Amino acid sequence: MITIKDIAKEAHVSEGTVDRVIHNRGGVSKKTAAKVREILERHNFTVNPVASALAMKKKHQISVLIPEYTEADLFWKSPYLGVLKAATDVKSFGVQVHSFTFNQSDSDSYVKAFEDVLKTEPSAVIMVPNFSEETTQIINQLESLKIPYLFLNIDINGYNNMSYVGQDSYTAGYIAAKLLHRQAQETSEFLIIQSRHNSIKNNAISDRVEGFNNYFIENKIKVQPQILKIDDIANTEDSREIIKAYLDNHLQIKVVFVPSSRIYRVVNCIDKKRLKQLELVGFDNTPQNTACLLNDSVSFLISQKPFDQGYTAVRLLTDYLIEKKQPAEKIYLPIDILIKENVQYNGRDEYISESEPSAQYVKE
Amino acid sequence: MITIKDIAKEAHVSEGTVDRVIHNRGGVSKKTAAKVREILERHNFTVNPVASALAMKKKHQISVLIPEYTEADLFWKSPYLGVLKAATDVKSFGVQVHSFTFNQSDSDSYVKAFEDVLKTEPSAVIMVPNFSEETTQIINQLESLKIPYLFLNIDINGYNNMSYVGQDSYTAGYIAAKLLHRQAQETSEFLIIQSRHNSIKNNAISDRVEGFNNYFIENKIKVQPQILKIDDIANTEDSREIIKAYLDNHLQIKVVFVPSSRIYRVVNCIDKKRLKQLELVGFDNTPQNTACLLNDSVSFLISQKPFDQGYTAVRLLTDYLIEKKQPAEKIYLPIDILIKENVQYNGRDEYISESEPSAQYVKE
DNA sequence: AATAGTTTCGTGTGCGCACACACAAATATA
DNA sequence: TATATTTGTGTGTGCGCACACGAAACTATT
Repeated sequence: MITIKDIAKEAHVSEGTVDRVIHNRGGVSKKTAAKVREILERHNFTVNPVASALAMKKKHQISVLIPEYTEADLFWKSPYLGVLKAATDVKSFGVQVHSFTFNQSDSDSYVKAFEDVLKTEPSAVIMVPNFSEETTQIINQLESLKIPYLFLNIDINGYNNMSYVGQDSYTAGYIAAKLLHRQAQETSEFLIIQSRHNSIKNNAISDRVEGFNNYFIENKIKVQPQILKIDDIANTEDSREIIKAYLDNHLQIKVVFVPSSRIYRVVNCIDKKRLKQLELVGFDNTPQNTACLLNDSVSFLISQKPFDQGYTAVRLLTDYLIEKKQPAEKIYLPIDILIKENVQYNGRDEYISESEPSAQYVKE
Repeated sequence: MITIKDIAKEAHVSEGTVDRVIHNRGGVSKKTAAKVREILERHNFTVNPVASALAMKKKHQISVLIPEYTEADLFWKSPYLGVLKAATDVKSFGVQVHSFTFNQSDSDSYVKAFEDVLKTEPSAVIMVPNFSEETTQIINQLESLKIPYLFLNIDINGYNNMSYVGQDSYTAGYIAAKLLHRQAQETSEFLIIQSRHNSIKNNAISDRVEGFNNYFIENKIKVQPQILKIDDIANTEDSREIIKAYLDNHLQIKVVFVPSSRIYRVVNCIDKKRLKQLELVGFDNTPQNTACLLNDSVSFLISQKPFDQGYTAVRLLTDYLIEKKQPAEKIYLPIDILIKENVQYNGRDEYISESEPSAQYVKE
């Protein structure tokens, strides 16, 4: 392994000079800089990140702005755990990670959490954008402070975010349609159940629905999916009534698509008897949703690898901060198709306890 | 971040003593050892792997024994690239990785490659077991030299391998059956096409077939999959004849399962016209197989994440060598269900050029 | 009690790099 | 020409740890 010392010797300069060239610190004459650069390139030199991390005086700070999770909606726990795991992995590289959470139905908490983010004086920020107006404000601040920022899970356009880490939601919805269509009878009708609960415009969900609908259009299939919007899916009694009434009036509906992570709530609203005659597809392997797969009430789940999203985002920014590696503009994680049989091998890492985030992929 | 120096200060001993306790180097009185250990545990101390790697005098050597790949059978390129990627990632931790390949139909090359492995004086070995007799010999040598070894991709029993990294092949086959059955007509018959080409007993393939068959038995489905064994699937003309004859004689066969990565060869042996009436499922997203997905000749591929297998194995052993982390006995990677629409997001990292193994998950 | 042998422990050095500081050379200013 | 100012370059220190060396403290032997 070639070191700075080796380069210095070959160029007949001191290690300090080589260091200046490598980091463009300036104060080196053009002639010697060129000479050193030539030797660096010829040997394909890269700094030893281990030694670099150890010697680095200035510690880096990555701050994360992410929705909070609750027992009823565990989805956001996964990205959080991914961030946490990455944080322990990069700690010894001199990178600190701090997370701040907000309530997705309270824009004030969003702004407040962001203020806390700023207090950490971050070198870079990972954020899940919510509330368009507030987001614009937040990003204006980040840009004037020249803090690079990365969007996680939700992709929005018109900003100079350094990258996006998440899923191609359109294709995910398209795949859901394909899986359902292939299993359905000729005469089946399709229903999309959407929750109006969180009034925030969520691009991911609308993109999924668009992909879902476009599957039938593109493939010239004479199916017109119907949409049932429910105000508060968390209210089981009301929702049960609404869904029952709808299904009673549309007996040809054999297929239900829930473009959010709340499919377990929909399942809770449908009689067991009727469930057996339906094919359901939803998103995300939260514990509740996974349970629905295992008891055969849901046919497929599409996972967006939320744990990996958090993990990848932190690692990406770390590489950027330490090695100046520019990440790709869009980083689309795999679209996982989960069924009863393979769910156990997927995301074993996602819902482990926070105290031992290292035990992944392990089968008991 | 707490350091050895901090511990030493608190225990009123020198850093050297703490170091001895941490690494069980001996030469510490029971009393002081206990005192230091108590403080270590109370602070939940772990060595800084970065500093540790930098200071480590003795470099570790991981050697890999893996089948070679050819243009016609690119499968083994993926684990190789995974190993390669991991190698660059762990290089600065003082871990060297060397790969040695062998021809899967030539047991001599297996033994010879292993001799080369031994010459590197490895601290640990990753191997894909082949040829039962020779494997026993090899493992005897490893055990007498007390070199820990890990099985990759192919799981065999009766050895003291430190771990297995790969897929649950039985379940993978079971899933293949389920996917096919759900799409098939009531009257369809199922055909398994197996290649006898490589005469070596491959547990993975027989496990897949077992899982495939058991799906129908467990679920009491009156389907008896038929098996067609082909001597040399690489011989397209002969195979074409054989398959055509078989399908002509069994017109109810609508579903074909190929429990290996050679499904593209089977596709090449079937008329386009007939292909449209068949549902095919195979394994592994090699470029040729992926092409079959994209042109609709294959419905599903099941991926065993070969790149990740190689990568994971190296990282696992690195953690063991550096931090003494004992890996789990079996590490089952996810069983990926791939279709035309999601294959592009899967394993983008697998078939990239060897020169830039860092560009993963990237969408152009 | 003196010596040799053994156990227990502290000190020093270097891994490869980042960065502060000192100092020399080149140039500008008086 | 002498002095101030600006480049350009070398040296030294420490990040946290692994490990060699040697010095105490202690035990065994005569």
